Amino acid sequence: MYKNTKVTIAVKDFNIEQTLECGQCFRFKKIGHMEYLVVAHNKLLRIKQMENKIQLYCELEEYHAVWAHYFDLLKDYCSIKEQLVRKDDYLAEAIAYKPGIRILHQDPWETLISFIISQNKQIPHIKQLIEVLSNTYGDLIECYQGQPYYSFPTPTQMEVACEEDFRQLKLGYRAGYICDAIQKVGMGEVNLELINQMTYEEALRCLMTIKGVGRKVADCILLFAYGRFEVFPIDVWIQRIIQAYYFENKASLKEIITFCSHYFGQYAGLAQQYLFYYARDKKIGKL
DNA sequence: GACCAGGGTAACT
DNA sequence: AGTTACCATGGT
Repeated sequence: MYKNTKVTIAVKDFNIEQTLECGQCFRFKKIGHMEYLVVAHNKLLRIKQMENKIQLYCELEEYHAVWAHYFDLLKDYCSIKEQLVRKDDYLAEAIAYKPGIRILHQDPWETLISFIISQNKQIPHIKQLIEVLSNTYGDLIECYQGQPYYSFPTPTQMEVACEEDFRQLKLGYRAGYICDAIQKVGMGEVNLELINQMTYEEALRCLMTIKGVGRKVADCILLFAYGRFEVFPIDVWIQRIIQAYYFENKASLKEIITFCSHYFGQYAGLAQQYLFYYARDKKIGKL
């Protein structure tokens, strides 16, 4: 029996569909028009949006303790967007296309494993693999309409598994990477609590000691879990759109990194999400 | 069947 | 220091 308590919150510059479907998170399920189930921070949330208000099926206390921060609803995105729109017409168009994106505050450990899994995979498949991983090693949170939902497993919960176990879940060569992450985080060799106090370069160096974590995955963790808005993850889509828009299709990855870190400024990460969503939907640069 | 997917690593020039 | 094959797996 799912809880009946409902909380209604007024929102602006927020769209639940755009925020969940823009590629930053994987544990959500569409159950209706502008209505979703979300699993995060060991909780299952049913959320529905009607224009400028959202309904959350939880206690008000839980909204303030978990979801307001998770959806980044305490921040003023209006003024941030105004600054970004002024950069150039491309960015302005991307923002106008999906103006309701917000950068989530996801759990660092879950984000680390999720983006290790994400490499060379499409989003539906990433979602499926994370689902199986959670169903196998996580805790049962609750059932919704007969369907069980599981929390994302902790390092301790995943420690019982060996590389072969992960391979059997179809994680392929990522199995070894996940084992290394469990080892390093479990042993405290990489302390995810301390990342917040580090400079960007320090955090990058620390995260990249884990096998299977390169620049792009580390950047995603810093942006999607730690809210580092200045970080600009560069994947194949962003690379294509930056090449097409700002370099006439001729620039090396290094040139692009240098350009982005200077050009987009303190809200680069949010700009990246607008551009990513736009490029992916419009298939910019795709053959 | 070839080719690609929100990449990273190791082994090459 | 900058490129390139290879990595498991599923989808088109």
